[in-house]
Amino acid sequence: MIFRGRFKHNLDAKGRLAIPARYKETLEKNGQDCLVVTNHDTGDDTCLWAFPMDKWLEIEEKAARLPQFNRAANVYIRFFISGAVECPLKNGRITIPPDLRQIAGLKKEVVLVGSGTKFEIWEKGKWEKEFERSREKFPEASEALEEFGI
Amino acid sequence: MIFRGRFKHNLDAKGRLAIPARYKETLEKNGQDCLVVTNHDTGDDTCLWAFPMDKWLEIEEKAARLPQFNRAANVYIRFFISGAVECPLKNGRITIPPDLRQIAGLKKEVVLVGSGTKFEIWEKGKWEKEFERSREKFPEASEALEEFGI
DNA sequence: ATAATTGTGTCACAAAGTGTCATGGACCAG
DNA sequence: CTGGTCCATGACACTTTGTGACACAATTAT
Repeated sequence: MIFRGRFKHNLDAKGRLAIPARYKETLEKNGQDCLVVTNHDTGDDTCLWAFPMDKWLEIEEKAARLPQFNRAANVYIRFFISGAVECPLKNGRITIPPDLRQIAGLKKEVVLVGSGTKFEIWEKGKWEKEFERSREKFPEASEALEEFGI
Repeated sequence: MIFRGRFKHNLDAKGRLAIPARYKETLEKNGQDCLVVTNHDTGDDTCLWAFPMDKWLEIEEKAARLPQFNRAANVYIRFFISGAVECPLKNGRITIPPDLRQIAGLKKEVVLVGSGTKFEIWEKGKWEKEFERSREKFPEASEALEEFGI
């Protein structure tokens, strides 16, 4: 189950987000009708990550097995895992809760960025900057991935 | 499966691109009826890369095996992998989505450049400049390939 | 209880994407 | 040079999809 491509959409007045037809297709094929959305930080900026429910459950299971008093684990859980909200698809849209909207700075214009089994949700302006940063870092980064056979 | 030669085509009003007959032949021979298009940056300018679906899946599989929170991996994924869009061939054409058109600066006149298992899509003006740059760098670059047996 | 605020379901419109066809130009063979 | 074929491209009709609007339900405050 793969999400591909980038799409520019608008939040409506109530903070609802239309899911691109191509993503919906991917979800339907896999019998998923619920996304899990949480916050993510790239080091430069904050966006949201959206997973189909089944993928998210795998992440949660792994998190549950982390050592109880490991500091890194607790940071990870507090920031990433605890942000997760179920967002059921209704009429092809999901509602992004206010606190996630605020954390990611979402206003109206939003970019959805497919990346494998999940997709990212960016405020348009932030995405443009992040894209530029990625473009610049790309040559170096892709070389650094040699060890993974890329 | 090899794409050869350069072709100058026009996008139509809806952003559709006719695939050269020779490329179509190559695709048909290999039972491919879907291209995957994404953005690429040469360091000097941006163009698009188009892969037959089967080749793209190989790239995607490798990307899927990258660690979820590795920064270089995320740069690679955000810039290169996330741009990828399935473009099924319909009546010998593909539709290039708006955001890719914008990133590569495609207006109407476009050049398709065969390069092995993929081909590049350039805005005509950008291609002409890139071609000049390549011409200039060619003597030196080709010498540097000695280690690869060229 | 009533009002105010927030969230949800439904509909309809505009814009974007897609299928089909016709034309005209390029190319090739005789 | 001529006739025929193939192919890129423009045009048009039709479908899909994102988005705004509105009405209703749920929740909270007054």
